[in-house]
Amino acid sequence: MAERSSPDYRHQLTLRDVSEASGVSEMTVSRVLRNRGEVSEKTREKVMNAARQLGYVPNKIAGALASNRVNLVGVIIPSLSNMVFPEVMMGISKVLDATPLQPVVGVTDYLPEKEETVIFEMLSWRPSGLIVAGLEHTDAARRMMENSGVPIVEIMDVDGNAIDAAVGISHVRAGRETATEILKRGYRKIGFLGTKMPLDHRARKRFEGFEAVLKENGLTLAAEEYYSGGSALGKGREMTANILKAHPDLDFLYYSNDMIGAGGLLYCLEAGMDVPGKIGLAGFNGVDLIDGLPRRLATMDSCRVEIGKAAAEIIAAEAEARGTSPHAKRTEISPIFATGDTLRDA
Amino acid sequence: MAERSSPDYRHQLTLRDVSEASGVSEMTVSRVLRNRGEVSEKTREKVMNAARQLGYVPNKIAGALASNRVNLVGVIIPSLSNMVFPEVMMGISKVLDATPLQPVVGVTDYLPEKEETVIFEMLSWRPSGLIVAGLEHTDAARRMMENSGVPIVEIMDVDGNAIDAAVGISHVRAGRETATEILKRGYRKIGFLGTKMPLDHRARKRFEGFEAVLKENGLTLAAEEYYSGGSALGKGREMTANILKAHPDLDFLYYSNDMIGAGGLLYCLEAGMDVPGKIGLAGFNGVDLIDGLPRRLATMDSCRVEIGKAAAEIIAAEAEARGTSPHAKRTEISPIFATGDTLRDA
DNA sequence: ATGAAAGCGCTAACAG
DNA sequence: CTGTTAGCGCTTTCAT
Repeated sequence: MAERSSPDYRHQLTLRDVSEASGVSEMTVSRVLRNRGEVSEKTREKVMNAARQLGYVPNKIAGALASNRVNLVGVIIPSLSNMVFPEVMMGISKVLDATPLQPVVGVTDYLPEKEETVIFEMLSWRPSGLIVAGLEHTDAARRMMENSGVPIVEIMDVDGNAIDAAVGISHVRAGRETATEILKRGYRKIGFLGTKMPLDHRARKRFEGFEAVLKENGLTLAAEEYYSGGSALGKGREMTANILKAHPDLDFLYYSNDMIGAGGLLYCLEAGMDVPGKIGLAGFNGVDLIDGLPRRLATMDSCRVEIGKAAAEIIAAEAEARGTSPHAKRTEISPIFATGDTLRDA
Repeated sequence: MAERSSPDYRHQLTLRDVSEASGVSEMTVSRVLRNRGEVSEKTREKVMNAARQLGYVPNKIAGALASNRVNLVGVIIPSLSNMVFPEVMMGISKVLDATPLQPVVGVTDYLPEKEETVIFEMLSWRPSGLIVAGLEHTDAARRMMENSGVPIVEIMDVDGNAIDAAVGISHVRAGRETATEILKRGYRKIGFLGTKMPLDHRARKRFEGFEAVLKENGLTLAAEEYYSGGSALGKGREMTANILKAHPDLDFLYYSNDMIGAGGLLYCLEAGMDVPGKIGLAGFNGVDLIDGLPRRLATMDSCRVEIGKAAAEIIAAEAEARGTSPHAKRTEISPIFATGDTLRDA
């Protein structure tokens, strides 16, 4: 025989306790606490009072097992360190706040193996949905998600094949459009400054789109500079100093994100350079920060909050409908190129 | 009789399936999959193969209910919008990554009522611990946490009474020390610039500590300016312009956070003001950003990552020991005042 | 409107 | 080293 040792040091309050305290069956107590089914006002009050009195907190683990309903949404992102993903989270939170769903965050550090582990962990909670950054995963991770029966929304990127639904911008197009704007304004000796991140597929796609347009116009990048770690603003400053020392003839600097771009902008202004006359600058992301700089950096908004919201809406609708109505498979959001003050007129 | 309608559209893979596929009992399969107990190498392999073959993902809901062990840690923070809390999360993640624990985030928007709801939701998952920002909660929330039997770590602040454990800095002291440094350097006409947030208790405590030192030295604040919403950098710029217009004789500006301080610094430099000669500046938080500014803003590090780590370590140790060994009740971290380049010599 | 019974998928405890 | 049994606390289903 198997008898449970209920740990004496802590007796967890159960529905049964509320039932006994109120003189109402467990079932009815459950109904009251979940606002489900018809219950007389009198009973409802007896139950509510007893529950409050005891300080009863329902056990969602048991509830989830019995009902096969888990109000958690897994959110799997590469990093928390650069405000991009926290902003996605804000969009997700805003939408989920109006539902019974709760986000659970997992961080992958841009490591495919870690992503696989995190996805496995998440799926083992049978969540109401999974929101995963990016379209690139290990084969095993892909398979797990495909077979999970859980709605999967891949976010940030739409350049590739989604498992279920994708919400994001096209980074290839973002890179292309930025290059187009730059060339249109007559800049020709272009330098690229970015992060040393072979696994940041979105940065890579922007770069590819950017380079493709240069190539189509008979140009190539005149210089490249990469960094890793440290204060992005400080690194932007440093890298800009380096690249301009090595290539004083550059007339444009394209930064893979606004933070390093902001550092570069501050550097150029302090050095007394003519921005955007002699040298133009552009970044990527459209962070809030650029509104406070001496000049507004040209950039392309990555629509982070919007993406988070759209992804959460798909999951929320799916959770509501329980698979009875189909959802959008591909939501491409079109970011607007913001000229700012660091590009000369066309 | 009560028969379950297992939803036909999706048959969830269970231990039983792995058991049948491998010809090993459910119990032994469970042992293999959890790496628990002695299992022969031959059996282990049979099980692993079957599990992998089927693509079995364990159901943690059921596991948690049976074992009374939930590897989730609730993290309850006011906001994700200013990099402070994401950095706390990074500290937490870093520590929990080495354990089986997973963080679950809840955001309160600085609203006590919402905090109460989020705490209730979290506790209903019977997590291995709760990390909550701040020491101020509604009575109901406090009671819930006290009676939960779950280790509770209140973070960011140590000025007050903790429910269980507190990890943070003293904001009163931070305010006091900043004021002391400023006065020591001869600044006397001091303005304060902050957020309009009556519920941000930590900002309030810094303000109180700061003002107390002024008072002890026979001074009062010469001016105050508050904002809400928008780009912090831009707002810092704007507020600084305003306060200096209204009070041109100010010789010091104390900002409630580094972002608005950075905006103010950029403004002062562009206006050609003598920083730190004629006017000194200081912020709070010690964000990474200030390393990339033209001048480094004086500030006090709020030790966010460190706090996250320490809090997570308490929970991790507690989860390991299951209440058999006591944990630290109060961990005060002492931030260092960083002089930067915006304070003149004493 | 309320209650009784069965069992969600897993693991603790015990028995071999 | 492996298997059997009895639940974990709740909700579904059916009966009243």
